[in-house]
Amino acid sequence: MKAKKKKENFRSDCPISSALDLFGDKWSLLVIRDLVYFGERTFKDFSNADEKISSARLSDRLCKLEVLDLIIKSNHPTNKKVFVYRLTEKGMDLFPVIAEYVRWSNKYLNDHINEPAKQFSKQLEEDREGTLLKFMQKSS
Amino acid sequence: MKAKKKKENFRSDCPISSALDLFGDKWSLLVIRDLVYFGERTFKDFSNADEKISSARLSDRLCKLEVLDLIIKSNHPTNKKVFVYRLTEKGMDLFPVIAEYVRWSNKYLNDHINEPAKQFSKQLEEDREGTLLKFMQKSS
DNA sequence: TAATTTTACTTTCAATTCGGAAGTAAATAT
DNA sequence: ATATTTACTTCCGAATTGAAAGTAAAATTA
Repeated sequence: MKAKKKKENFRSDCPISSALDLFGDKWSLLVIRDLVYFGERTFKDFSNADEKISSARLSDRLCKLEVLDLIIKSNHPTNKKVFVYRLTEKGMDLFPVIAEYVRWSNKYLNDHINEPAKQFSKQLEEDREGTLLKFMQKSS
Repeated sequence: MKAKKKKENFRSDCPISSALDLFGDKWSLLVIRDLVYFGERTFKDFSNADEKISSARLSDRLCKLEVLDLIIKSNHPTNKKVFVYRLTEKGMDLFPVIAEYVRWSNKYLNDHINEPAKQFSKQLEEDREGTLLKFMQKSS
């Protein structure tokens, strides 16, 4: 269930540290990533991602992100057991952050990252604004 | 001392998760932030930041970031006891990531963040490319 | 020059967080 | 009617963190 929102204790009034206080763990941005890419995901879909998050961890990340209003949880249209997660606008607005991680990794971890990511990074280099807009409109 | 670089075990070939594997903790980007802002910092300078990192944690973050070649450590010109940390180009290239965190927080945590950050965010909104360039050239 | 302070750490340890495995319960498929 | 799937929850040992205290060398002060 969606837990009560207990007050966040920010370390400072710095926007960077505050953002990290909210979703600066190793999993939150990967959930956002999947939702940017696929538009909607179920618990199982997230579980199947390459990074293999444990179900306990996925469960509490999804709760936190929902409490933060970065994602919303709704019922599956036909299957009552399944829930569908999507991005809110607030969550979608993290896409530029993600895009910059991609560019950095494309430059410095190039021989390690997958081909589609390289392609996406190339698009970003050629037309950052356009590429971002294209993705962000697709899901609104 | 600068530890041996033990092989990084990336969770996947995704550029986002890989970047998070390298510096996706709650402190690394704050060290980078201080260096973007001030150009150079000593151990004590970092310790004095608002977030109050413990010295044990600061010590191992600095080591990791140095091993990753995101920062370099050099002697203080006059004081043998003090070391000066600076960004490498690789580290400076994280500035766009940081800038996007600032924009996001300025939009969604506006009443919590400090005034200079708001000003910086405003500059970014008006001229992202120019603002980034101005900062990134300042320290090369 | 001797004593004090400063700086850059290291050490220790309790508390929090994490990963992995196993379990549960309801809904769906067979 | 039974088996399977899905979305979790529960446990627990291991890893990471934060806070406090300690250390050693260099610089400053008396």
